[in-house]
Amino acid sequence: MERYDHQTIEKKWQKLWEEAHVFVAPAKPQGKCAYVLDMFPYPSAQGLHVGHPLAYIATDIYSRYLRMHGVTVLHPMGWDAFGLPAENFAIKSGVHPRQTTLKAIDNFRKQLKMLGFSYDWSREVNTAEPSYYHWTQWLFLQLYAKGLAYRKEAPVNWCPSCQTVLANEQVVNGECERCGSRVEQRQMKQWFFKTTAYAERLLKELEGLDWPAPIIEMQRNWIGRSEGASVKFTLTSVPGQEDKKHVVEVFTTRLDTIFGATFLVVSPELAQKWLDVGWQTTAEVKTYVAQAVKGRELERLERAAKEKTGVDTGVRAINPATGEEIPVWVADYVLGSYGSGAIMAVPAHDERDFAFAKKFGLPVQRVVEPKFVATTGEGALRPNQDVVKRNAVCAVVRNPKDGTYLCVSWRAFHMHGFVTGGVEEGEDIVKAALREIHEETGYKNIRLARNPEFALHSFFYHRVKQQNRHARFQYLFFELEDEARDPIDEKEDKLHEIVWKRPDELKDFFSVIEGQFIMNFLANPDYIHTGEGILANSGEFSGMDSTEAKVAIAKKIGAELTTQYRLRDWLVSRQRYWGAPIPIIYCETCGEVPVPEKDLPVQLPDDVDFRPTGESPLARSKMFHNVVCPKCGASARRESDTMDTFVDSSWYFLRYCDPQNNEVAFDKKKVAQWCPVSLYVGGAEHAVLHLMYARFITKALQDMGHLAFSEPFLKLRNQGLILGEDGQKMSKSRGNVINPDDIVQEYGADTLRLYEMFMGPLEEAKPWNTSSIVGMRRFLERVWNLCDRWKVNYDGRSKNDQAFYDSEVGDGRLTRFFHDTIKKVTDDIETMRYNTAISTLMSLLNKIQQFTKEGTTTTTITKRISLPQCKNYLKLLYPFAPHITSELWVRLQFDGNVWEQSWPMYDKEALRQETATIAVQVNGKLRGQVIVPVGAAEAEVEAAAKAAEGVARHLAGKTIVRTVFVPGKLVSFVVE
RNA sequence: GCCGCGGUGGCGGAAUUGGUAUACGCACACGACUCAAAAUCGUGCGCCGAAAGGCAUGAGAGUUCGAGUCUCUCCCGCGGCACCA
Repeated sequence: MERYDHQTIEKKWQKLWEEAHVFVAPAKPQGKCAYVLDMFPYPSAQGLHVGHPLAYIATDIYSRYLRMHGVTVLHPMGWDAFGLPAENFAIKSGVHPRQTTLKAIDNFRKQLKMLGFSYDWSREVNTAEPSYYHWTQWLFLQLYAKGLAYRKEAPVNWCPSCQTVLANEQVVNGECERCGSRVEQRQMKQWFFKTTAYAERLLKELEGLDWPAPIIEMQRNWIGRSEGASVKFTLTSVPGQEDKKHVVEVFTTRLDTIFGATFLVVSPELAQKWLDVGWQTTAEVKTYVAQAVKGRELERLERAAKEKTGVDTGVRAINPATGEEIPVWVADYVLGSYGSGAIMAVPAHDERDFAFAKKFGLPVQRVVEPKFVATTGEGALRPNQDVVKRNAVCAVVRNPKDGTYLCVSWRAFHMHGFVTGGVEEGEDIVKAALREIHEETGYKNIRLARNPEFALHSFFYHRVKQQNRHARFQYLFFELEDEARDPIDEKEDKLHEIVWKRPDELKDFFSVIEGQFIMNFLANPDYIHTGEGILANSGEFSGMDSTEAKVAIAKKIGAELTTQYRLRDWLVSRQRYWGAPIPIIYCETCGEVPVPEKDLPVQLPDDVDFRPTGESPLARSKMFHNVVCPKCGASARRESDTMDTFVDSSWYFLRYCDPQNNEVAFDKKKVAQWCPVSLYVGGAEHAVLHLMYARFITKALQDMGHLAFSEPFLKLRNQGLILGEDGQKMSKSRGNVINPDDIVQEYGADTLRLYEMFMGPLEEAKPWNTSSIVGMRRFLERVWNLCDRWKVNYDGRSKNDQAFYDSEVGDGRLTRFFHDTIKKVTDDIETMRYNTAISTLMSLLNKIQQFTKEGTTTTTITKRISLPQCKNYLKLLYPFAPHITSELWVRLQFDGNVWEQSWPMYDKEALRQETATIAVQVNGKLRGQVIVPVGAAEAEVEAAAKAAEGVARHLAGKTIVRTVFVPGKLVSFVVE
């Protein structure tokens, strides 16, 4: 047989697969079906780099694997063809985006075909074709009819360089996701999709998905559900509005802190609304509001120092919990777009409010005391026992001479802390503290340094009193005046020891769970408790738990328990040319009129000057722009904006199920045959973009009766980035881009496929290393040569001998390795751990070569590897390297084609081993190994272990205290 | 700042449930073949040590007969969110 010529072989099989329609999914699939999908690419003019195919290889392996299990697989590919780069290129070069895009698609398609993917190319879609965007427009009309697409004036993100508005999801750190320009805020009338209507479902239905945890987390955060309460604050005397009664509504998640709400803050946006309806206020307020509303986004980003600004409006409000009058401020740290645009400020329990209060000298009222519950260790609360409540004091005594703190360490058990003691009802806590210090430590000359009027609650098991305690510790800070001490009572002395600790030693010293908290409190005089706890200074609610108090307070003051979401509606208008036109017509008399479905598609005109001016290029096409109203026939104008390209990609997976349908977007039955998608692989960058939009569209279509499911992608995996050889992200400007064409030319598609999968786990980022590729090529050549020798030897046998080898399982020692490999490769493909699947195949090949080397005569090769084993090896390798295995299959004159074979099964019996290697440890250190029969009794194994070389030496003269036996794994002796 | 993920030889990485750390591949060294080179095949390859043995999975502690794996603290890298009340 000649050498492995990848170029000829790969071309040959790719041609055959295409011409014989091997991977075309049937219109009416029978039996088990699967839909394996790649995120379709934007066909950029640069073509593919080696990072692109990573995900495609992964899905291709999976698709080919499934087909060998008799599963009918839909595995399509298409083009997300609308978008800015082509348009921007057009502006520079004058070449129409359609031309550039079609050229790029041809190049992409050629590159993908070169890698031997098993796509059903008959289902290829192109979102920029009228036959596709016809249905994108139909989708828009469906949403419009249900009130899920609407137009409103709102502050929007404007990219000055791309000359278009952007969705929230496309603004990254205040910059345009595409071009990196600083995004401006503008007031514009734009089209939105009502994603917020599905906020709850988008959140809840994440639960059933087999998706990467980080993506689920990102979607959760993006939706940003908060449970809280809506509270109305009545305003007293609003200048210019004296005759009316006004209220400010605020949203809070911490209604339990309302007794500490010492001021209100309204956002500049809300203040502007007040001004718009006639609020009279000072010039200072007006200036602040005007400035804040104007440059908002920009200014906020530049304020890295996080210096809070704001102005007192002079307006006062009534705190509905305390009945007290509190000031109303306007400040830009409050967002106009979240909740009601106003907040109640609780500086004692919110860091932002605290910073603001500190700067402007506003009062701070503490109303929640931290709560600590010991749940582990000896001090853990004993369940099913009564909890006894006590008031207590904690004395923090500092020696100013060396900065150390007075601590006590209990002798009987592990408890370390400051001096503490009980306080009787009505007793002076300072006196109580001094008494405790004197009793427990003998120090007598101590002075009170600070009373922070701070308390915390500790729930623990009191080991001396032997009861559950709920202690409310009030904290007092003392300083030692001198070191004079009285003798300590003998009884006390037996209980605990006195130690002085430096601040840096305290953290490790404290055994009580509030230790860390106390440290923070000591270190930072501005430390505030932002967590929940037990209420204080809150009237009838004092002593109540935060959770309980939220409900009780809401009831008392008539606040409504509500839920807020961070998610905003999806802004879909784009003032650009290269996208699907929005199918709406504006008529003087009829207003906003949807284009009738029969008039779809609204064709994108070709004769447009697409240079951006901030006005949509389509508005400059008179033919396009001037139309008649479909309702009344009067002259009207067409909406000149196009849709965000994410609208195109939000439903493309449905179109693949029925790509040529001219009557409807997709046939519901055909979609039901394949959807939802069984496996979806793509980049994590779409976490809150495409993946959120597609989920929203699917749910909306389901509610309209077009679909029978609500989640589009059941299983999602993200491929990691392939970095350049320098460990940096691959990019043209860095000059570290590797072109797959060169690799395929030199080493072949099969080698590239193997290498990309072998590099490491699919999801992880990993650097490219061209010099490592040769390892994959060598592997394939060894497979090639092995088959070559096998064929020569097999053919050299007599017919009789051949029959014998055909049925023979081969060398007994190899049998088990084959079955091990089948199991491992099968499991690894199922979990997409292709890197270890490949290394297992390599190991088996090493084993085969090792065994065939034992005998030098040519007969041994056929003797060692039987015909079924040889076939199985090719089948296992096929999904990874389809070309070479297809070629070898026919060269070895096996029946049919390798892809028509069923996946090998492993035999559980064959996996069973007769002997096991047992590791022997002495005091946790490996000292030897013994080989014993599988299932050997403990006594037998132990005896063998004791006698093992190296073990005996370590046991000599020692007593075995304990023996740990793990069947089939190890024996561990503990000596002395 | 908060949330998530990660840190293992010279390099990419493996270790499925707490049980023989470094599988597989690259690179490197030596050997065979060769006039020679390439290719191929073979051997070696964490560190210290002559060996016995000791030390090694970012650092430090803890739990355990036994920790890459579990717990805590800290350091570093990557990704996301960032005044969301």
